[in-house]
Amino acid sequence: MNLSMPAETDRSLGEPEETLASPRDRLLDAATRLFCRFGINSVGVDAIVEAAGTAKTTLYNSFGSKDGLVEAVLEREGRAWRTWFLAELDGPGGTAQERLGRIGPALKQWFGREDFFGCPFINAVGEFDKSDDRMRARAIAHKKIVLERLAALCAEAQFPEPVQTAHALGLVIDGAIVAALVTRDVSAADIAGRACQALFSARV
Amino acid sequence: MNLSMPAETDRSLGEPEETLASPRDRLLDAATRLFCRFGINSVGVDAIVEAAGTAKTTLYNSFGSKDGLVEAVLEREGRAWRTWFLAELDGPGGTAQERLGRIGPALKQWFGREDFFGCPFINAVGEFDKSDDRMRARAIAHKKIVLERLAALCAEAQFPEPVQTAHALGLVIDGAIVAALVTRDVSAADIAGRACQALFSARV
DNA sequence: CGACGTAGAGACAGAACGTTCTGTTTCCTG
DNA sequence: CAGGAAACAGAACGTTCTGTCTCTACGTCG
Repeated sequence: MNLSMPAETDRSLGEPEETLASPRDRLLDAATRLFCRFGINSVGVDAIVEAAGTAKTTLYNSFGSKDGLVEAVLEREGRAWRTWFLAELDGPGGTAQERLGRIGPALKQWFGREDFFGCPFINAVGEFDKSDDRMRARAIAHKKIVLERLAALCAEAQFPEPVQTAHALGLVIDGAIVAALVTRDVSAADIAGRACQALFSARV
Repeated sequence: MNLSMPAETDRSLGEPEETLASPRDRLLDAATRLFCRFGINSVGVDAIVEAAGTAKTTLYNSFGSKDGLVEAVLEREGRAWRTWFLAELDGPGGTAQERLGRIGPALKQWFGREDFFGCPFINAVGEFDKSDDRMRARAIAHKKIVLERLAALCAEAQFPEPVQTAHALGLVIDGAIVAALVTRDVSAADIAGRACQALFSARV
């Protein structure tokens, strides 16, 4: 929910997931919604199966454990967000710098959604053991894909240090996500957009 | 532990807190260490009292509840971090822009610590109900103090839009904290330092 | 029709949770 | 020495947690 931008049949508030989708998908949808809003550790499997309208047996048959469900949720949600975000940059076409200039507007659109609750990967890393590498590895894999696309665009825009600039853009994006999560102020995206422009003109 | 930079009598690894400090302080120290590393919801009161070497009665007499302890930990840790961070900027003196230029080095020093586990406020907001305002309010209060000092420095440096620039710096700082937490790569601080310079020269 | 696989409903076990409780020990002060 | 507050120790409360189990219902396909 949090990240899957495309339409997503805004049923939202009806408690039991529509039984049109498969039980597995209903579990994924319900778990995504609850995890993102309340935090992974604050949501029990009973709440998930109730929201999904499935039996507990189905959850454990489909995902093996709560941790398996968490992994599946992050996997699917990460892919959905990356697809959406990169399409927002590239979709309308234009030069590489024009595409990079759409970072701010894309974030603004995301932050304005009712079901925006920050980046699930950042939140997940924060609420688990920081010395455990698994959650961190998932977050790194997610961000790596985005950073690589940003670096390619920076190179195409002929910035002198495309990788460095891409990392700086990543900092601004993550900072904006955190600021928007904490303050619920959509204008964090505007600040981020201006910061991106500053990075472009400074050609860091 | 996480945030309190000044010396802090590096006992660290001895399990039961030295009995030199008061039971209340031992509880605060132990809770801070455990919360920052494992996440608030992943740490039970039994683990806290065991690490603090106190009785459970003492915890509830001193803080009323686990939530009261959480609040006290964030309060103390936030103040300690702000004191340290702002002293890192202002301590050595120099012009306003020179002070702002110490953001990157200060972050680098922090990120390099063994007990760096990200910003407790960001982590806390991420792992609790995002529709609950209490935790967000605590984080906002913390960041407000830092942002106001940054804005004052930006004004002193005669940047045309000091408040906007301060917010942009805040984004970069938070982004660097998240990146360092996820990747365990101290160089996020270098990227942040360069991004700050870009903001200065672009005079956003 | 009968067999099989999927899924719902919910009881159940064992552990951990936050919290309260009853004691006992320690130590300061009058 | 007596008295009392503070802290320790740990049992016990009810709830919630993850995960397993049994039983029933409903499809499809041979």
